[in-house]
Amino acid sequence: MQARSEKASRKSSAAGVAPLSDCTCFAIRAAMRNVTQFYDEALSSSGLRITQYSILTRVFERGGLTMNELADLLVMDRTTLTHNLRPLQQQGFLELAVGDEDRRQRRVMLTPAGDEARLAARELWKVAQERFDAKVGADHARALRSALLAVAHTDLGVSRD
Amino acid sequence: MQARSEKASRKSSAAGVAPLSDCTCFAIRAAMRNVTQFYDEALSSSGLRITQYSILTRVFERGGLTMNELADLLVMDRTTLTHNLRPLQQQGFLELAVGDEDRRQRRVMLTPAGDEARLAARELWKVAQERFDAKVGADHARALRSALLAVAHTDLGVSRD
DNA sequence: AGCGAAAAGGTGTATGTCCACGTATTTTCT
DNA sequence: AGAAAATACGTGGACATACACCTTTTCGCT
Repeated sequence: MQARSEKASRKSSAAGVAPLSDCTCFAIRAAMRNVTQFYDEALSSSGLRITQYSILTRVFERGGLTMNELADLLVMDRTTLTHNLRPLQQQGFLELAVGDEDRRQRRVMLTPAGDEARLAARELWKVAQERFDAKVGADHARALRSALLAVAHTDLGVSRD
Repeated sequence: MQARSEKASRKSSAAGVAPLSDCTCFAIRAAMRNVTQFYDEALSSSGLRITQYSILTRVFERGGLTMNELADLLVMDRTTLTHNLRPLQQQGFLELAVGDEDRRQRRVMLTPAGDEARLAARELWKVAQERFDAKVGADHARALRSALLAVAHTDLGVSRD
């Protein structure tokens, strides 16, 4: 029994109906799924997922940051970061140190083993990135990346903590 | 102890180093997190998440599809769809029917209760969408959506099943 | 008819994501 | 100093995502 509270006989893209393809959030999530699968598959032999590679790379670029600072840089919920750090800590890729001046803080440090994993994954990442650029066009990819980073840092009025 | 296998004293955006901000996958995931939080918060009083709203809307637009067909339309892994349907089934918003000709198939049907939930959420979705468009500019939002849908449907060589 | 390949779908596990809530520590105010 | 507020962070639960593996059913071929 298919419910029909709107006239489904006419195309749903008609004025006022708003098909799913109009939803920016659906579009970004669908694209995310496709792109993440591609990058994760490219990185698979390294044992790192793209999220983990992102975290290790950020910590390499800016080591010794607190959880809050790192989460902000990653545009990631603080508690999400806590969960995501667990497997990386268990593998010995990252370590947490209590802050010197403020003992509430946890400073995230990259270990030598973590840096090795990052370097190995970086080679695989490069291949994926180049292949993606070739698929969609390098210029378009750069423009898209720029637009996405802008959206990522746009304050949409989400109450964060 | 901060590992340093590259000269971190010079800017990591220098040639050959590839900072995290160059990663298209990180950019799309970061933007996804920000945008999803915004839409989910807007939909929260409806009891639906944006993923659930997307599924209900797709089933409304194209009812009676099989799992494979629906997963393809949603650019979602088949097994992810299976998991995502569970809470919607338990709430009585969707029903699965064994296929008439092929008993392996499951046809996904929207229930009247599911359509009610969809309609209620749609009003909240509209507000979020309009507010997003106002934030980033309607033209830019439309172009971004279009580009993201194209990326979502680009064959990047991911082996699906 | 019967057998092996292919297709449709579910389950289990691990990670990713975020909210509500709780704990420990620091800061602020009186 | 001491209480209250603010801050930094963790935990538990629910949904989101995808891979490896499994079962059921259908198809293709002899």
